[in-house]
Amino acid sequence: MDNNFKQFNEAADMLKALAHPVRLCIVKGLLTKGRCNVGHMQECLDLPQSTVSQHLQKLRNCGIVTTERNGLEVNYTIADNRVKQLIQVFFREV
Amino acid sequence: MDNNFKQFNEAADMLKALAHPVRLCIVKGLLTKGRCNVGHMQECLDLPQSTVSQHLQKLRNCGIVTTERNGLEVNYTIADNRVKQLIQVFFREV
DNA sequence: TTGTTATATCATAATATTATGATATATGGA
DNA sequence: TCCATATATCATAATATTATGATATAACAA
Repeated sequence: MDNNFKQFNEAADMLKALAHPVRLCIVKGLLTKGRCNVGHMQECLDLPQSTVSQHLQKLRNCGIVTTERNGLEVNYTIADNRVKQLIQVFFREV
Repeated sequence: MDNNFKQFNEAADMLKALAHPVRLCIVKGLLTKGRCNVGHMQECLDLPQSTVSQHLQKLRNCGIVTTERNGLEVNYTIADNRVKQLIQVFFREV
């Protein structure tokens, strides 16, 4: 295990970031729609703004999503193509 | 989100069960070797017996692995074929 | 500059996960 | 039956995750 320890840790970090129903919903939405701003996600999820923002922070921190600012809004998109492969295991339509 | 809430939760539960380096190592080993008993895993991982056993419990609880007793030993195998698809995203050789 | 909107970060309480020694259970042999 | 071995479960301390109100920041318009 020592040898591949780093690889196992990196994979676990990505799985951990995806292993929450709210974050899965966000990620699946981004795969389906291509991009989304925070306010729209917040509306869909019906959660406090800080809750959504902190979930997005986790997705950003491990490189799952990336952002692009457009005036006041920030748009999120999927940044790692492994994500699609993972989500497809559960949701074929993605 | 309400509509697919159950689906998101189920997927998150499986991802959560895999989202730990020790459990990933166990699961990858099982995919590669087909089956393994607890004592051998314990040796490979160099962890206390109860630690290994509790990780195995998590994998059992969400249906990722199944067991078959052979005398004193218990052999584990992968029981859900989505697991292979997920692990392959990180480890091509599986 | 002041106000407004969208988003991010901070602080923190509640909850879940992790690790591990101690104990329990199951199997088979003497 | 008694003992040894393999595995599972319990108890619990340490750590991490989650949720959310409060506060901060960034962009833009008046």
